[in-house]
This record gives sequence, structure tokens and C-alpha cells, in this order.
Amino acid sequence: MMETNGYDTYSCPVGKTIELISGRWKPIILYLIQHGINRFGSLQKKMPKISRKVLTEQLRDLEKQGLINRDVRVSKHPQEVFYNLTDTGLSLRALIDQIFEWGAANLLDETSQKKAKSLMLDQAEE
Amino acid sequence: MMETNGYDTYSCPVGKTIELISGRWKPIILYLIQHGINRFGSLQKKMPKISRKVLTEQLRDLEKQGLINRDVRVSKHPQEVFYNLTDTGLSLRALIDQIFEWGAANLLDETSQKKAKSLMLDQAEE
DNA sequence: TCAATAAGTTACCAAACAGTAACTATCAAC
DNA sequence: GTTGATAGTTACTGTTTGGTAACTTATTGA
Repeated sequence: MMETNGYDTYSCPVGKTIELISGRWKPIILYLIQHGINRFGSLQKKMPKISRKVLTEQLRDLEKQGLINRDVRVSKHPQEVFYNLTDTGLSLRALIDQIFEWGAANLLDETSQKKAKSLMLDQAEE
Repeated sequence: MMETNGYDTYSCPVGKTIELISGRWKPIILYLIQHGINRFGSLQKKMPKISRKVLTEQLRDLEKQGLINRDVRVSKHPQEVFYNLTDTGLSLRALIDQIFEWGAANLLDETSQKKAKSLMLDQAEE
């Protein structure tokens, strides 16, 4: 019987993956970016309850984790910053969709399901 | 263009689902319980780094969330407590497996992959 | 009667995380 | 040269989470 030093969060792929999308806002941010809401300001507008500080932190985290790119265009009037998903980010998004499906099926009452659906984006909108 | 009050974590099925398996140890606990490690003491042995306090808290959470049942057998010598997955818990486990797959494929180097695989359980063991 | 085992509980402390509000930098238009 | 927009940063504060260590309850077996 193999001797191990046991399970712990930080050696577990599940723990690590969940870390990527913890920080509370990250799944939503990834979702919005994928759907063309990819500026700091427009992200803020879609998530009125997040503070600039936390939004910055989360975006920096996602960048460090290799899930998004930060693309600054200085050439323009006020500097513009665009975010977009990396390949890893995109593949994680697919996983998040599965999590969404499970949650929608198992956790939400009907009213909430409608509300959630009403927030789904088909393509970029401002 | 529909007016909404925006996205936030607590109305999002993804956020709610992630909450279920946050608390750091919960995915591991669910995994172990499913594989027959279903006593307080044997769970502790498999996770040497969790404290009794936190283990108790996590188990109570999982119970409240309807993912596990707590089953006390007083008839025996010292009281025995068994935990097992509910149907919801089982279906969540399937989701966690998908998270595991993604994490193993995208996050771990080879050595860690081997370590993770070495911890996988096929059936109950002590 | 005393120690051991199972499964906790309690009080206390430290670190991590999140929120508020004020401040910064850059450029363009007026 | 002041205002306004974009995209932040910083200092401070409060809440949540997790960790340690000592204590608890119930029962069995020596």
C-alpha cells in the first residue's frame, strides 16, 4: 500500500483550477471578455458592484495566470486598454460553461434562471 | 436594449456553484467520501494538513448545502459517524471530475501529474 | 477506576480578502 | 490652462477564513 503524504489543496488540480476562477468575479470577467466586453470601463459598467481596485487586481491575476492578454493602445486620445482571452483562457471558458449548466440546473429557482438567461450575451454589446 | 442591474457573483450560477466547492478542501472531501473514505477519522488521515475544526466546518457546510448526509451510529462502542454523498453531491462529483481533467491537462507539469494520479482511488481503502 | 478512541467544540489569534475614498497620469478638446 | 475621459494606484479599514491548542462527551476494555 503506497505511502503518500496525503491530500492537500495545493497539489490538487481541482484546487488549482478553482483558484484560477476564484476571486469571485473571475468567471464573470472571463465570460464578458469573451463576449466582446473587453475594456476596463465597459467591464465596470457591466459589473456595477465591483470596485476599480478589485477589478484591477482580478485582471492582473488573470493576466499572470495566462488566461488573458492586456493590450494597451497609447496612440489614441485617452489611452485605451483592451483585454482578450488567450487559448488557455478560451479552453477554461468552455469548462466554466459546464459549471454554469450544472449550477443553473441544480441551484436556481425558476425566476433566477430567467434572470440568468436574460444576462447571457450572444455577441458584443455596449 | 434590456435594462439590467448588471452582473454580480451572487446571482450567477457559476459563482454559486464555485461557492459550493470553495472552502479549499471541499472537492477533496467529496472525492474521498465517494471513494469510501467516509469517517471523520479516516478523512483526517487522508488530509493530514486539515485541522479538526476546519474539517468539521466543511462537513457541516456540505451537509447544509445538501451534498452529503451525516449518519451517526450510536449503537457502537465509541459513537461512529458516517458521511455519504446525496444525489446532488454525486452529480457535482461528476462536474468536479471534469474540473480535475482540465486542471491536470492545463496546469500541472509531468511530475505533479504523476503525483496526482498516484493519489487517485479506485475503491475504498483505509 | 483509569486510559484510550471517536468525534467533535471552544476560545483565541493571524493572515487573506474585499471595500471606500482620495489621489495620479496622460492626452484631447475647449 | 482648466475640464473631462480612461485607466488606474494607494492608504486605510473591516470582514472572512483558517490555524492552534486545550477542553468535552460517550463508551469500551484492562
